[in-house]
Amino acid sequence: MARRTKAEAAATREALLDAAEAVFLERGVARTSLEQIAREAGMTRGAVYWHFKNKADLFRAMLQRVRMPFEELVEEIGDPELANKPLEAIRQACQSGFARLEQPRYRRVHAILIHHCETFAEIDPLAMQNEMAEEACGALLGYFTSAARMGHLRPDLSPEVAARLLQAILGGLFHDWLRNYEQFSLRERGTQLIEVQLHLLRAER
Amino acid sequence: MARRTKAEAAATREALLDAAEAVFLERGVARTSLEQIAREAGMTRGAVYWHFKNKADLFRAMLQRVRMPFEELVEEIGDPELANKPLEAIRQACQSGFARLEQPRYRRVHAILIHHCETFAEIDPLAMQNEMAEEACGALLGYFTSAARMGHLRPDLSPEVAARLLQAILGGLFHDWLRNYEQFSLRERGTQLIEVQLHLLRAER
DNA sequence: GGCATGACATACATATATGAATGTAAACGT
DNA sequence: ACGTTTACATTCATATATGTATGTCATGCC
Repeated sequence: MARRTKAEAAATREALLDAAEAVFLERGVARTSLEQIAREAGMTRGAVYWHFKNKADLFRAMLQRVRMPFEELVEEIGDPELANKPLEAIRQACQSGFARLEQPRYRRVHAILIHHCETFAEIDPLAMQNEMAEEACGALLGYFTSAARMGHLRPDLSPEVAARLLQAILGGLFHDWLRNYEQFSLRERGTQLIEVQLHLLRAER
Repeated sequence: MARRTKAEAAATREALLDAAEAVFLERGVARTSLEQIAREAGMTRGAVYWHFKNKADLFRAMLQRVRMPFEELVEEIGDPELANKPLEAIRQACQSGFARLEQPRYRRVHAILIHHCETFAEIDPLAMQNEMAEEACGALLGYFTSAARMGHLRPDLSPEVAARLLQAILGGLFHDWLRNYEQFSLRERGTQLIEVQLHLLRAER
């Protein structure tokens, strides 16, 4: 049809990204054409190519709506007491992460990135997953190291092993939940598992 | 060229499956054409369509070379003493699993299934992953239940939570390792993590 | 109020994969 | 020894996605 106002154009851009999320999640990234995305949004491919350079560019824009660095989760809590309670900091950061991932947009995009997207164009989802894993493991290692210094960690455990264990648990839990999020509540099961594991890792006094 | 003997034909079939493994792993399933697979094996698409109905059929055949039911791992060990040492049974089963996954063929195919393959045709890798996860979790739950009955499990832990924790650890570890298997040895890190975790879960006496 | 530009829709040209059809020479049964 | 079938290679027809080029009309600015 005809030209839209600036606000309307921004809205169609968002609509295209919403549509991409929906179709990518349903059919996988590789099998969805830009036309399918456009039609889902009530547009044509012309709109897609106007707002985005190509599929990879659209994909990146979709990801950028849900950036979630791990440290940010802890800063968000902002409790100054947490500096000397590293295990509690971990617990609360995980809680925040669960809550955020349960928001539909975060859940959808992460499910796409992890389960519905192969490498294509210059997009490498495995490299992104590696980055996220490295970052998470590094942060956990930091907390467990100070926990060990403060004597909060079981003395027969190294911070490295504790961090790897917890990171593996988180990763496994995420993958399982993102595969079929209806089967259980991430917040409930995640909270339970993290609490138990932290209890097991804690020094008894 | 010309017709091959039965043995040669079987060999080309295997060569095609080998080629599929290599190219799928390198480029992802969606981006690889049957021609690329054929060329990698030194054949043409004619050979592929002779041995397999289509891409999905080829893919299934590739999977069938690495079937690995979880219970089988325990039976393979075949130690009758393990009936009354369920935690030890878990440990050894995990060990066997690690060793098997480190075989190149198992590693490649599982990496493809988990990280390099979206849903396509009638192939649903997520459903397969779900099956495997369910099976593993069920088996673990059985062992932990008998461990609890025998008093080998910490009394403040339910078998369900113990099983879920261990399954999450295994899942997270597999995903991490399959993403980049050069970075660490599955057998080494896996053995370490499982041993530590089982130690944490064990009842102290 | 005229005009350039923005925000798309439409049309086209190209590339690539698939599946089927056909060709072929050697192996195998008889 | 001969015809049939096997194990492919080659060719062709079709479908589908992509990127670009062009058309169109209203909006926003001067």
